[in-house]
Amino acid sequence: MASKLEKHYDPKAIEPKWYDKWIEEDLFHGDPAAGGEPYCVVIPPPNVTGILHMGHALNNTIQDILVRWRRMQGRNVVWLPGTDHAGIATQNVVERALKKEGKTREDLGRDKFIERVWEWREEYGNTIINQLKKLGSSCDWERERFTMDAGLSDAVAEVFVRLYDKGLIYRGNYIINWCSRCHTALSDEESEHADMNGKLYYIRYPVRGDNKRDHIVVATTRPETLLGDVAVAVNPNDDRYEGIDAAEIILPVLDRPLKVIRDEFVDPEFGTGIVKVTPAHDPNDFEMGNRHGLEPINVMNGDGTMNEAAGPYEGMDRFECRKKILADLEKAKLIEKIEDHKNSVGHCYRCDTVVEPRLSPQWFVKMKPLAERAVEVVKDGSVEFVPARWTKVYLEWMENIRDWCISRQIWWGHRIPVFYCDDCGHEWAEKGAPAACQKCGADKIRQDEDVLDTWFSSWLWPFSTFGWPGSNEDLKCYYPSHDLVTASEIIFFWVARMIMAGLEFMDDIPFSKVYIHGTVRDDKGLKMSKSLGNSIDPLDIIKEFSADALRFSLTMLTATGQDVYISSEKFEIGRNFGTKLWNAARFMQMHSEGLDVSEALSSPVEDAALLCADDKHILASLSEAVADCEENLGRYRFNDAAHVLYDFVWSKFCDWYVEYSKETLYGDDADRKRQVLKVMHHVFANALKLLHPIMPFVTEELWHAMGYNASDEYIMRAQWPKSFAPDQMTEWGITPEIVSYVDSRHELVRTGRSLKADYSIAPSKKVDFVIKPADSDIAHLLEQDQVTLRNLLRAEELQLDDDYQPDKATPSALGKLGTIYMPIKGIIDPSTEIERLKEQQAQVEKNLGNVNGKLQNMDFVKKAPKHVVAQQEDKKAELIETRDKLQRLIDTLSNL
RNA sequence: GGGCGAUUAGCUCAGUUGGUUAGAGCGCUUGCUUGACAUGCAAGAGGUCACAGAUUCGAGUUCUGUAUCGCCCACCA
Repeated sequence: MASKLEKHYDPKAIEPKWYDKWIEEDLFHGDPAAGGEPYCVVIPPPNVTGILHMGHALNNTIQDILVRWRRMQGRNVVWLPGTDHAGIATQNVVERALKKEGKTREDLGRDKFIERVWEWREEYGNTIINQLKKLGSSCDWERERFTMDAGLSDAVAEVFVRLYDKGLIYRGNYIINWCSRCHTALSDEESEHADMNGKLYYIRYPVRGDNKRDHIVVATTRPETLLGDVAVAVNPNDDRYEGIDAAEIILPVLDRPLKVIRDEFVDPEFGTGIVKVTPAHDPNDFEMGNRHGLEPINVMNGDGTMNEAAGPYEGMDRFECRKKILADLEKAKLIEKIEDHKNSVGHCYRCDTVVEPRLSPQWFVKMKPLAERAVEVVKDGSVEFVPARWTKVYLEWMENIRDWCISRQIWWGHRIPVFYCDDCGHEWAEKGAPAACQKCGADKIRQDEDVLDTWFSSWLWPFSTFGWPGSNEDLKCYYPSHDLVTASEIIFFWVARMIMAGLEFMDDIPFSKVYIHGTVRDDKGLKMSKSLGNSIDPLDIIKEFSADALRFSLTMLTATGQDVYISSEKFEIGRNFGTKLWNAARFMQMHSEGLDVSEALSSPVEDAALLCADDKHILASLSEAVADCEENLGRYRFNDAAHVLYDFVWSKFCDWYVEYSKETLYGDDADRKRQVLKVMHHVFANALKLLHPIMPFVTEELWHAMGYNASDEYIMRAQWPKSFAPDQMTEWGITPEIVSYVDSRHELVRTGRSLKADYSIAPSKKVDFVIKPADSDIAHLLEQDQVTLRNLLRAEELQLDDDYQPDKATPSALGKLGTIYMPIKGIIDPSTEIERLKEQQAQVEKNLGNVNGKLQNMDFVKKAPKHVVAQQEDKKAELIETRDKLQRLIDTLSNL
């Protein structure tokens, strides 16, 4: 034994120790030169500003399970970690810090501000990385990347220039989503829609030159935008407004004349059938404006205040302006009515401010040409989503993809590599820092002020992190990667774009499988978030329980792709399981003095003749658990894998085999003792291996404490178990018959125990049992196992008797192996007993009725497979036997 | 408005290609200081598988519809 286990399992001491050791021994690092089939996972880079939440914990646990499993299978593994510079989020954090000093970023100026952000990153940027380490993530830290690294920035510029030169990046004046707090444009994906209880205001616009009406009514949810109205629109087929086309509409408050246009977009059914047209502040109106040659009027500043075009409202905040304008309209009696109105309003995904549609010059990527191949590779199965239902979501988005707004009016990020010559007006994209105009050679050039969307660097992650655009061994070996593990929220933001970028720049898919796991929610079903205050901090769980407990519980609770509901007591499953493992190990240590465990690792069998039925049974169970675990991992059914292992270790190994082993281990047959210990260690060592991907720390600790490190120094580099070969099983005499016999014997023991419990006899109280075997073969087997049975049943005497005649009040129960009797010699009151038996009998009668019904159904008998019919017949025979026995017992008792 | 998911024990959830008696954890009841473990052991109670139809010899599982809850997408002011 390597070291004696403490009675108390203390994960806090164990977990950091092994993590450091693994790092020290360089066990997480992958090297192309090492050979072997590559297996690569790239981490979804968390924001540098991030702190670990349950979503990360789940995401990284799953990745670590895959990665540790593949490593043990001998694959050449790299799990590439890193962080995202998170443009807006990080800039916000640093600006908030500045605010405390009473400064703004403008006070510092661009260069100084960026310097400050870098300083911030140096100081706090590693928080989440360190937290990932606490979780046990076996990332290849030597390859850690940051999306603003020199290398990645180079890749970003390279990609921009290539797309620009190809005509796939363009600049244009369009309506984009504008966050007036972050002061920047957002992509469509960054504007999160939320249903709001708003109002629909019906406003009267005076009409001149129309003898049919003196005003019209338009409906709007954003009255302040009327200041930017340039027209009103009516559906071409709406004849209610005949004669209006030539009329002059007067914009209230500003008294500006408005045109009347006819446009298909207008839905005559909605509101009054007349729409105000505000091209600078609404995407539909913008389109309509373009169709009808209307000049947009922008009435807002970037910070959400009204500009000089807003006339008397200049300088007001947009919401303040709304109030004021409503009051003014009210005064002028221009409000016809106000209705409650539900609509969905975009919010900034970083600060939750209401997004303002705004007309402004921005950079865009043409997505359609990129999307084509990305659709194909998913359709032809080269890239596969797990669960498959996400395929549809992906394709739906891809087939309706819109251009991507990539420019941001912030400072923290990759500056757009476009240059303008003030002399000749030339515009070009170029990597690096040119000193003069590419065309005319003048040195009066300037770079575009904007930076790129954060996701413009993320979409290159699977190859930029391996040194692209350069070519090297790493890139050759580890691209494409294999599994991408992420949440559904970023399929559009990230997954889809990575597929497009991979195909465009590497001419190959970035990964072959996309595993989409669920969202972590609290026990009320709300998404866990800091702002809601409902989050359970994974680090608190690690402190209270352990990282292993956290990982195991999360794995156990996460059915494929389903959302996970968490409350802190759920982590007790993992904690208790860890303790169970620990104590099983301690038990084995107590009995393994002087044993060479490394022998047990290579083979569980010393002498096949020494193997008893239970030894064979547990070996067969191990073999089955190995196969099941492997299959479930391969199908991304992590909860099933965890479940298989939990059941194997707890029920099969601890509850049955360890209990069974006591008769040998506390006995004095040295040969048997050695054999049983060999089986135990073999089974336990393999169970530890199977559990290692899920619970890396405690398995490594026990691996060493048990001395298994004599064969493989670290469990994390040990060879993944294989099921026993059929020949091997035959050689050891492990047959389906033996396995099923032991299963039935467990049933018999349970039955015997429940007899005791039924009569409120303490489990530890020794009573006599008599077993009447079903046939002579079974009698023979039971005879060999008499001692075992006596121990497991805690029986005083255990008699096997072919034609036992139960005395008056002997309770009995039927099992596959025969009938078990517990002579109780008058302890029981016959009348209560009769009543109980009659209830049982009624149940049996009912079941018998069901079975008979089935068997009398000729359709069933003819069409169902033979084995199914046979099962029903067996069942019937069994029931009849039970019924008769119950009757006999009742008769005996009645005769008392 | 479109799409997706969920509905199974008191609670939280599994349940694969239809096939013996629908499972687990927690909670509950009863009994246990049984020489690894009370973070434990043993035995138990508890289910009209949301509802209505259809297919089938047979449906928790397949199909259609309904209801409720949740999520995602969407430019009706």
